[in-house]
Amino acid sequence: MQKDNQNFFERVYEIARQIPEGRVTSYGAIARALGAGRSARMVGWAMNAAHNLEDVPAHRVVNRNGVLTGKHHFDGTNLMQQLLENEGIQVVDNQIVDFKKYFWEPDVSVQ
DNA sequence: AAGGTGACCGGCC
DNA sequence: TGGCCGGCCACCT
Repeated sequence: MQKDNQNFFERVYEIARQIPEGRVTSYGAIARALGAGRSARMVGWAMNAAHNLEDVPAHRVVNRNGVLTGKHHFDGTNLMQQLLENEGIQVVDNQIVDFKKYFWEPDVSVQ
């Protein structure tokens, strides 16, 4: 039995790694996949630690509005946008174009 | 040990 | 139409 707290981060990373290339998801979606539902904030916190890991594409995780809320946390100012554009996702004014089209829902069955 | 914070979300006024 | 508030739970000082 590992500690749940560490398991929580692990799960966030696990789902984040499951994000396909050229797709994006929201903190709330991940939170729901974890069963937390309204603890989307924790996902953000996990992402804060996740940004230190290369295995976790935090740049593919945005808020419900499809806005790059955490772009400021990246190494550069527009690094997050650059990464998304590199994936083929159009980003205008820190907002993803056709967000719902690129939106990818975490597969709860794959936990 | 306790308090404050936070890359959010949803509802309400 | 926009802004404000509460809720949620774990991490940090």
